[in-house]
Amino acid sequence: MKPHRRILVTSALPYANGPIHLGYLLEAIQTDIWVRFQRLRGNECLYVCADDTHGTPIMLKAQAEGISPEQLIEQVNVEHRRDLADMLISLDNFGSTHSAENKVLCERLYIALREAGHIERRTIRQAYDAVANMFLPDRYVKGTCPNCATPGQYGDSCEACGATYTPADLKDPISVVSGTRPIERESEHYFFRLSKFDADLRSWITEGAVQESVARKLEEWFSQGLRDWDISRDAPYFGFEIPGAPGKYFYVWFDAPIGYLASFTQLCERIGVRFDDFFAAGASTELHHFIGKDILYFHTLFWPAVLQGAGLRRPTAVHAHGFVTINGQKMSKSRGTFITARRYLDSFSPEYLRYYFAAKLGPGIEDLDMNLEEFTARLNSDIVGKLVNIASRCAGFISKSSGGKLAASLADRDLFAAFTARAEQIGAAYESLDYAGAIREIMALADRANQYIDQRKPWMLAKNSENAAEVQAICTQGLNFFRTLMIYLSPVLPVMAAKSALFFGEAPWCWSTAGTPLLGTTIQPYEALASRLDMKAVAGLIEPAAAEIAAPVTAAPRAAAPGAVAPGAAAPAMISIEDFARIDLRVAKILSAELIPGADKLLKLRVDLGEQGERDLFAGIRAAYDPANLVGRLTVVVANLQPRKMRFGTSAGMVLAAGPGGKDIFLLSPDSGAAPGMRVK
RNA sequence: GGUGAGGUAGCUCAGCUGGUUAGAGCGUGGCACUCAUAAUGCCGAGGUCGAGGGUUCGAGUCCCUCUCUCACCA
Repeated sequence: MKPHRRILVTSALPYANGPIHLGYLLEAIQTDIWVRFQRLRGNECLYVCADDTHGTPIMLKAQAEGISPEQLIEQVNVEHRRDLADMLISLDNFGSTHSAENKVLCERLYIALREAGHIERRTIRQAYDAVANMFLPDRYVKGTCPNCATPGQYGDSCEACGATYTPADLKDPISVVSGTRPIERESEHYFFRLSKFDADLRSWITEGAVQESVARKLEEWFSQGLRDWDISRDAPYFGFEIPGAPGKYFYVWFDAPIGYLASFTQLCERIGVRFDDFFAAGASTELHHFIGKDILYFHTLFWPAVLQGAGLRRPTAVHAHGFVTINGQKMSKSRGTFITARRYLDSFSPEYLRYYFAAKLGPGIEDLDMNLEEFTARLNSDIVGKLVNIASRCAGFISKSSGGKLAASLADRDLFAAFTARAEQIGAAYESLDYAGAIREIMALADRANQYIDQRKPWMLAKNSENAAEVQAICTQGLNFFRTLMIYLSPVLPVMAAKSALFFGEAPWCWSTAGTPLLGTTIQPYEALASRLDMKAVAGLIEPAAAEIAAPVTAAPRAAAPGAVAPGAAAPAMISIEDFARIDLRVAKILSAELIPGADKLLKLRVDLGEQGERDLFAGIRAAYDPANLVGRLTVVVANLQPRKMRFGTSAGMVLAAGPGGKDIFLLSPDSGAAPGMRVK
């Protein structure tokens, strides 16, 4: 018997600027299966999470929606809680980083770090938006790459050539908040002296706190030398003000992981657990963080160093996983594959997704592809065809010929023992996050159960009432196989497992229940535990989103939030890359251009869009261009603009041009080599 | 560009410290069965293990080079 473990587990904090989606669910499900497994084994396992609510993106999104950041994060919090609960994520507490508890803890940890000499003040130069009156994070400055001259790059690195730099290096920089050119300004910032923790972190990592492949990845960062970490941001910033530093706020990534502690504090108060049991230096309890591989840096370097520096314990382990792709591609709003938890839950059982993810999830950090056809086939085959089928084909005989009573002894003890003998291996697979391995083992047993029933053919024996005892024995054996398998699967399929326990007339199971067969008791009438998935319905997970794209883009309501930074009047609202992808820009060849009688600003153009064929559109460029000079040239048009009826006909698109109007208007042209129909992106 | 991960049957993946004819599930072809949600069982077809080179008695498994995919870069 293993000693009783006391474990605190977290999932990464979802950012409070959008809904829970399948990518985050992979993490929540991975964590929850592990948590439920630990509880099933009889360990004390507490599971907390919270919304990550601070930072510039939240501040600007709230402004764009005309509400306060507090209102925004409250709305999102309600949705997040509901989505996770409906996904059967067994959180003990779901809090928010914008909580009183978190404020207290941030200050406490910060002061502890300061007292210990881990904080240093430095003056830095940073891009500043003089119109919006705010310092700009690197991602909020765009401009032309100083290395390869690709325009439209973010302030930290170039997506075209991969160069990294600072916003000051950009050519022609603009603030994406106001659209104006940022200036440089000095500001005093607070740095956490991460570089002092190099040796401690290295030993922590070699002690098995992370997966091996992750450790290799971290080696890169160590070999480059750890840089100190800027943990402060200037006002205006949605977050907590730093004690003793008016106008300075904790960077969102400083207060986010502390949100784990804050959420845990709330749980401690509610159920009477001692915070120090889990966080005092040298605590004998376990602390496990589950995260996506994108935030490794924060959780494997900053976070353990901050904890240690503040005199607290370090995590036992940080478990990283890969991302979800849909049908082989990144989730994308424009492809309709950005599937939210809600969209999934509107049509399907949470357990199906839990099973599918579990069946494909290993301990590594590879991405997991969700193929919708495979999802359907896998669920129908494994759950309905194999697993549930065992109960379904045995229960009827027990009810009819034995009055619902199970036989008093097992027909085949050895085969049952073969099932229970796998418990250790399956448990080890769960423990090491090799859920796919666990599922493989379990399904192999399900095959053996079906084989057993097939060989004994109870349906043949049942034709003669003399064989009643034998039929009962076979089906008792079969149902016990099913029971064992459901116990093994209960971390993945908690509701089906609970229903199955009721079907057997038993109290909720624990892991060791599987070791003893259930005999001589009366079972309940069998009711279907799962129903088949329809491929068409599953495909619908994607199509509704695609339909949304076709709808006209409505501008986000914008209102000047009182007391907050008002973006400059000329500032377009921020859009995401997905929003941009909705606009189908195409290279077009102008086939003909003609004057329109009665229209003094318009020209009628016929353009060639390659595979999209030819179409007519009107352009308000008559004052600037002679039709004869336009024929044959290439330009760029918006190809998916809603057709617009005009007095002279219907315009099926829009030509891109810049300038105030009249004679000062300038058509865009692609460089030579572009062909009609090419997508501009 | 740097780094990491990955490239094994149509699909999704197992293959531990190198060792007999490379495995599973799904899909597919055939047969059987009809208790079970067109569920189940049996038999079969399908792979020069990304490419090339090397080490070895022997390599999917180790080393080198190349190539493709994905991710991360504070």
